[in-house]
Order: sequence, then C-alpha cells, then structure tokens
Amino acid sequence: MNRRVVFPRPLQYLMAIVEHGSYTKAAEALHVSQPSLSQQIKQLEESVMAPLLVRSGRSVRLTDAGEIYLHHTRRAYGELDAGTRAIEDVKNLSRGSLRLGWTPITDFLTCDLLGTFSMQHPGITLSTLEMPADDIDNAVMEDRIDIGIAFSKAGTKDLNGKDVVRTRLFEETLCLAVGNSHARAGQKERISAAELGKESMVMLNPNFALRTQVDEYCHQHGVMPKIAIETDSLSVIIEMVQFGPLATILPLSIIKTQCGIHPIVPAPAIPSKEIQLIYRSSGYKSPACRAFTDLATEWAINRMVNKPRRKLRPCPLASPEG
Amino acid sequence: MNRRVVFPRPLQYLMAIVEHGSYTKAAEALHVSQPSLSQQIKQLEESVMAPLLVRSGRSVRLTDAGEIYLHHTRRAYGELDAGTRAIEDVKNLSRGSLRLGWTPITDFLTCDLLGTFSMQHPGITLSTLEMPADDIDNAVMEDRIDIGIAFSKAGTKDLNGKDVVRTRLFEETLCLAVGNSHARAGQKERISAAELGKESMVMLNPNFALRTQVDEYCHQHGVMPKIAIETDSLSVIIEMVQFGPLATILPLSIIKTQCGIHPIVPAPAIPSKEIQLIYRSSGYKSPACRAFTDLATEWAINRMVNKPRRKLRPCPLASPEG
DNA sequence: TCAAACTCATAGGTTTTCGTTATAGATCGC
DNA sequence: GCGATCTATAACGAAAACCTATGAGTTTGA
Repeated sequence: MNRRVVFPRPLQYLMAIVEHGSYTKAAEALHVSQPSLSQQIKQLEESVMAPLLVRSGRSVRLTDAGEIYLHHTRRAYGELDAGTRAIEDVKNLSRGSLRLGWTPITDFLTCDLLGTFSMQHPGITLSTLEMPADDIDNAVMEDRIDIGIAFSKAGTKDLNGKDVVRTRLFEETLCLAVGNSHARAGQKERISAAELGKESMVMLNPNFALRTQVDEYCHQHGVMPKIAIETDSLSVIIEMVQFGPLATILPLSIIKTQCGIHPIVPAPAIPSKEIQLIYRSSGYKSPACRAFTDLATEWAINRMVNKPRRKLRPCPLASPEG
Repeated sequence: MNRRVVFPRPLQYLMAIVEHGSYTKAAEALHVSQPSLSQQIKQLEESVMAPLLVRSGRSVRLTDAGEIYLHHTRRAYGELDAGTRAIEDVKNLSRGSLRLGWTPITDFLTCDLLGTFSMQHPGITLSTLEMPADDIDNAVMEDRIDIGIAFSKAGTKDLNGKDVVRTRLFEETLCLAVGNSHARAGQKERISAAELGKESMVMLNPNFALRTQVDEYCHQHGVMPKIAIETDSLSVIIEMVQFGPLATILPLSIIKTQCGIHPIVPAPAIPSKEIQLIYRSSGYKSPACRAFTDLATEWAINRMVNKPRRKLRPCPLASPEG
C-alpha cells in the first residue's frame, strides 16, 4: 500500500482487509488502529449503500457486492498508481511532448537538432509548426508552441517587456547561391553588391525576414535586385537554383548542405543574422522544453566545430548525424 | 461531479478546474470556496511531486505531467463510478453469483428449479457442487456454498444450535422401481415389505441418506434386502433398472420423470422424506441467495399443483419447464 | 464447560484535515 | 495607471479521521 498514491482511505482499507483476511492484521500492516478500519468500512458501506464485507466470527469475507466493488477499486488504484508513475516518466523525459515553431528557413538550419533530440528522447512526441517569423513570438506568448526558432528580429523592439526571451544559437552568413549551369558556377572570388544586382534571382516573399534583410542590403548599396520569381517555399528556390540560371541568397550552411548549388560570398558582406531560440522566460517550462533548450545550446556549439556536413536533399527531420 | 462516488477531493477538483478552465468557476460549480481548490491542488502537486496546472494570468492550463495525470484520474474515476453502479446491479439481481450444494438425488428433484431461477435471473452465475448429504450442513456453515438442498436428516440433532436453518420444500414418497423387462413391470398392486426383500436391487452406497432410510425400513419389517449392486451414481442405477432385471427404491417423482421404469408402491409405505433448503440463519445473505430461497418455496408449492411432468433423461440444468 | 485469547464494534476525546473568510499579489482590459 | 478579475496565503472554525478504552461475540484449549 503506497502512501504516495492519492487514493481514498476507505478503499485502501478495503483492499488491505481483504488481502490480510482480517481487520486486525490489516490495521497492523497499515499502521493504524483497528477501530479506524471498522469506522471507515462502515462509512464506505453506507456510501455505496450495500454491505461489502461479512464479519462471520473467524474470518472476514467479501459479499457479492464487495467482490465486484473490490475489482473496480483495484483497477482504479492501478490507474492512479500508473498516473504517478507516468509523471515520473515525464520528468525522466521518457514521455512528454514538445511543440516547436520555426520558419521555412530555420527548419533547414536546425532539423538536424530536432533529429538529435528525437533520438536522445524517443518518448517525447515532437510536433513542429512552420509559421511566419512574426508569428513565432505571439505563438510562444499565447502558448501555442513551447519553443520557437527564428532569425533575430531587425532591431525593432528587441525585448518589449513581454515574458518571452530570445537566446542566440548561432550566426549565419548570407551568400549568393548559384547552380552548376550558372555562369558563375565555381567562382571563388567575392562578388560586389553592384554585380549582385545584375543577377536574376529567385527569392522569398518580402514578408520573410531573410528577404527584408537582402532588400535592406541592396538598398544600402544602391542596387535594385532583379527578382525573377518570388515564392514562400525554400524547396522551390533551391530547385530553381539547382537546375536553372537563377541565383538566390541563402544562409551559407543551407547552401553547403544542398547538392548542385555553390556559394559566392558578397564583397561587402551581408550583415550576418542570428538564429535564436524563443521561449517563455517566466512560468512553467516542461521537462521536455528545458531539455530541448539545453540540447540546442550544446548543439549550436558543436555545430561551430564540426562545420563540414553531408550534403542533403531538403528534408526536415532527416536521419540525424553530428 | 457526483458526491456519492467515493473519490479523492483533490482529483475531483483537478477535473473540475480543467473542465471549467478556471479555479473560480470550478469552485462555484462544486459549491466550495476558491481557496479550497488552491490548497487542495497545491497539496496534490506536492504529493505527486510535479506541477499539474500552469496559472498564467488569464487561463489555467495543464502541464505535460498534468495532462497525463488527468487522463489516469479520469479513468480511475470512471472505474469507481462503474463500481457503484455494479453494486446496483447486484441488488437488482442483474449480476451476482450463487453457489448451490446438493446431493446426487436432490439434483434430480430440483434441477428444474435451478433452470427456472437461471431463466429469471440470467445475470446470476450459478455454480453447483454435488456433495454427500452430510457435508452440506458443514459446507453451508463454512460458507463454501450459499444454499444446500438435501433430504431431512434422520432425527439426529435436528437443530443443534448452529446458525444453519433448514426449511421444508416438499416431500417425496419412496417406491420400488422396475424396468420394462422386469417381472413386475406394470404391476398396480402395492408390494409388501417381504416381497420387496426378495427383489435383487441396485442401490446407492450406505453413506447416502436415501439408502439408510431403506435399510431402516427393511430392518423394521424384518427383511434383509438383496443388494446386487451398490453405486454412488444415480444415473447408473436408473440405467441398470431401465434395461435389466434389477429393481431399486427411489423417490416417486424421479421414477415418473424417467423413461422405461415404473413405480410400485410398497404396502406399508416407506416413511416419506422431506427435501429441505439449507442456509445460514444469521449473517449476510446475498440478494441472489435471498431470491433463490424465495423462488424455491414458491416453486415447491407449484410443483405440488402441476404434478404431471415430462419424462426426462437424467440431465441436471435441463431446459426449464413448469 | 469455562476461561483465555482473539475478533470486530462502539464511545469519547484528541489530532489532523478541510473549508471558509479576509486579504494580498498579479494580471488583464480600459 | 486604475479598476476588475483571478489565484495564493493566512488565520480561524468545522468536520473528519484517528486513537485509547472498552464491550460483545467467537474460538481455542485445558
């Protein structure tokens, strides 16, 4: 009889009495006085409006009703016992869930992190939501997601007193990317802002942080980018660049992991952007959430070290590797 | 939230808070003050050593652990709720069990009663134990069976102060029984004790009440019965009589229900014996037990009225009929 | 058969738990 | 920022659970 399980005393007593076949023995086992059992059982019988135990001199036995009621009692006890053990599982990270929000860019950059986490904690159910960068802060605040992964927001209201906190994971430098058949394929030299303005580009929609970043860069250097195609799909961009004459601007590490596209570093570098973890600063953080933030920072450090990485087809949640 | 169900208050509160999404609303619904909920939930969280609810200003939400624990809580609640409803079933006789003890003779006389009961209360699980007449009283006292059906015991210690009571169901007259091929087949006249002593008989073992009864009768009339075969099986006896030259002595109603055997009434009648219901006088009687005794007395009365009955092969628990 | 031992039930007093009121701290909407 | 709303805390009172002492009924063993 586990004291740690929340369970009605009368029912614990009932089980113990049947188990020991005697009020007295059960009382000893439970470290309570025997009259306590008498009283509690009496009240229980009144509450269910039926006798549960027959006290016939030598032995205590179950009535018909008692037999059936005890069966349900035991099942209920097992259920609550399982409940407390399940809580342990949550604490151990052998159970739980984690809702992750990220953008169409950051998923490419961190899906490996997700794979690592999933492998380390196979019991945690991960669910990811792709969403615009602007939504992520709200989603965190409104508790639609536990953790967000996004680019740092451009200066505007960096920490507006809300209870979300953003921590740096790593930085990404932005490069021009061209395919194998592109005229600049294999170019080692850096490319100037002016030259960059001459390339036909496939780019993300202007509501992406990455796009506004590029637009600002071009504006600062007095060039007007030639946007051939706009899309909200990173896969589309990569596909177009891989097999066509169009260029694009993407984080360097994404370019490196994709087959058939090559980076060309711009001469005045495009200001690098921070990839950040976004989560509630105050309030409850589930064990899974805490574990994820811990793993993420650790992973970001290792990422700097093991820079060379295998080329991958775009595939969030792909097979994990260091 | 049913007050009649035995269930831990903290868990009832937890369910209500989640249901209403607020401590205050749950407190109103439960007709308790709001601080009660705060305290109980706090204690519950301490007892399971994990936060279950996140109070984040506007809304109250479940934590990861709370989600899982609530699931188990609801199941446990349902289990105990089902338990109290199951007790109602027992009282309604739509569930329950009844253990019946009888002898190899009385089962033939009352299996129709059993069939009737089973049909009236299909939810009651009947289990029958065939046992020597002498065991039945002990079995009732030791609560191995709920009800016994046996012949009245010959005078000896009729009611020896124990808490078993015997009530009369009906009486049986004992007759000589012969098969179709027997010399006396079809005899209408009564048979004297002396003539009876000349018949070769197949009889029950001497430890059966019926047998001792016959032995006494013979002794009183100064005849020595010719026992050709002794057995403890009534079926064997009937089989032997049906298809052989042997006779036997059996209750009249058994003879009447068997094909191919015929009764011959002895001239000084063998003292008739009472078939009795045996059960505990004091202590708990299950609803099923009570219902059975009620039905049995009613059935015994009707039995006297509808005397003619169909011929049956020996078959306890055969298809019921009036 | 009787007494000792054992069982559960009951009564009265004590401790613990639970519930309530009052109030403080925090958050949300205006 | 201020009022409204919600939860947490504190202190007190009510209810319950528990314990000791004792009684009634049974069983055991001499």
